[in-house]
Amino acid sequence: MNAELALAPVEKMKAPEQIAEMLLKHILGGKVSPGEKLPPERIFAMQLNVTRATLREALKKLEQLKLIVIHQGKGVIVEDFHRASIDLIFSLLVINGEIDLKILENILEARELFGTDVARCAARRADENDIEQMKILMEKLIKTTDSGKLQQLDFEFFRQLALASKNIVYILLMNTIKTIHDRHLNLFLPLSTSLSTTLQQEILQAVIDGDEETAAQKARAFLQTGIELLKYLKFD
Amino acid sequence: MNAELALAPVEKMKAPEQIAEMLLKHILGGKVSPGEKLPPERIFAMQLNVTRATLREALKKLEQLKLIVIHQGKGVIVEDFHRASIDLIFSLLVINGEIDLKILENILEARELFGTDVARCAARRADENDIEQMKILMEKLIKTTDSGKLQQLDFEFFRQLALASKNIVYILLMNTIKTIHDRHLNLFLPLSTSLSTTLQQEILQAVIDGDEETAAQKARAFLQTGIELLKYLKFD
DNA sequence: ATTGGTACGGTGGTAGTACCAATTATGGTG
DNA sequence: CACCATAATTGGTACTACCACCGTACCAAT
Repeated sequence: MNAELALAPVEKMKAPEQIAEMLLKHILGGKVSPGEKLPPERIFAMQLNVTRATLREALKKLEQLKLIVIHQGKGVIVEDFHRASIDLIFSLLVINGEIDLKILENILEARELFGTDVARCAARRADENDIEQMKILMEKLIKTTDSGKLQQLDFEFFRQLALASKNIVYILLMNTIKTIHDRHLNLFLPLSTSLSTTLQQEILQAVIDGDEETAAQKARAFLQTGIELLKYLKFD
Repeated sequence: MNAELALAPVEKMKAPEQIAEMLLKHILGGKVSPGEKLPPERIFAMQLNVTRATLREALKKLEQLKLIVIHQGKGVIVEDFHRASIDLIFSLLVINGEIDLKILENILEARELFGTDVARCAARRADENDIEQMKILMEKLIKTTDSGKLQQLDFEFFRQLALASKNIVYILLMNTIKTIHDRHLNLFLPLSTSLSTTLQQEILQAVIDGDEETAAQKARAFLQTGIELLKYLKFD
């Protein structure tokens, strides 16, 4: 019986995705400055050895990230990434396969702020169904030993917390954070494994009691352990 | 001398954009449920009377919003919008040209949380250049009387505050909030016009002094006025 | 000299068709 | 029934052609 090889998810990057990523690095690397224009689609497509349609799909992606603006008759103009969409954070976090610790620190700071208020709002607004769902997750959480699965459930718990907060902004932002976690599980694995579920249980209890401040405090405590972890990484 | 006609900026919606918007309403309206498949590209394109390439550009947009997933050989599957990107908030806020007050309330809640911490972090980390820029903006802010221009500057001030916070997540999230403001200036205009720049000045001073709590408090005070405004709207 | 029209070149926007590649469904074979 | 080869379905990409918009330069009228 082979141990399951945790191989690369093997998501073959389709052409538009590759192009988008390449362009992203190009722009974020400062090879082109805001205000400058990219080559005309026809020429650029030829250089990249793809069709215009393919190139355009890639450009559309960058356009939605607000990294470029495309104007008929004018061309493709590069924007300042400081004015881009929050979704750009994924690309900023990773440079040439390496995590940018400064960015990670920023993310964790924001996560702490959010997570804390999410818990507070959840304690304020959670209904029976929310609590029911969280209890179910807690059951599973306690019984689980597998590190990866545990982390997965752990996140689902916070996701349910966000749902209970009844604020769609928080819910959607939680997705962003989850995506970061999913892409860099390794960064957060040590955290999940080294912790018991005590804090989560306390959060849940606070939510049930409608005790906003306790919920917030416990959530902060949990989230701060991630920041502690970062400090260790810095000395590696 | 004619008064300047404030005509519509005349933004023509390109085909992919129209399609994306239409699909968005279709999905958010519950016409298709998560897990269901959209028609095959060829057929769908024919129905919409566009080329596959055009349709695909629209689909790519929804894919990046994480509203759908596209798999070769499988098809286009609709996802739960609760798992989508935060950028979906723009579409959620407006339903058939009408603002969803519940969503607006959510946004303002998140904005208050953020803005407060942004001010706090700015007070902690602002450098000479940040303060210099903010002072320049404040100069202009005081001298400006035009309502629209004032609102614009007002936002630039907060943008600079975000830059001073030195947290790229906050900076990018500020862009999201700014986009919301830009698209619905009317909602926030009454606010700008009815307020003096006193609070902003106090925020700036607190940042200069490095007084985190005062900065946070003043920022919260400013942002809460937006929430007050909302309450009035509800009774219209 | 100023204003407005016109033509041209560059560039994105869209259409049409054909073929490649991954997935799924089908149906035959043991 | 289980299994595997094959076909059908569906997205991925290529090539080509033409339309629409923008900017500029030049011309025409005032």
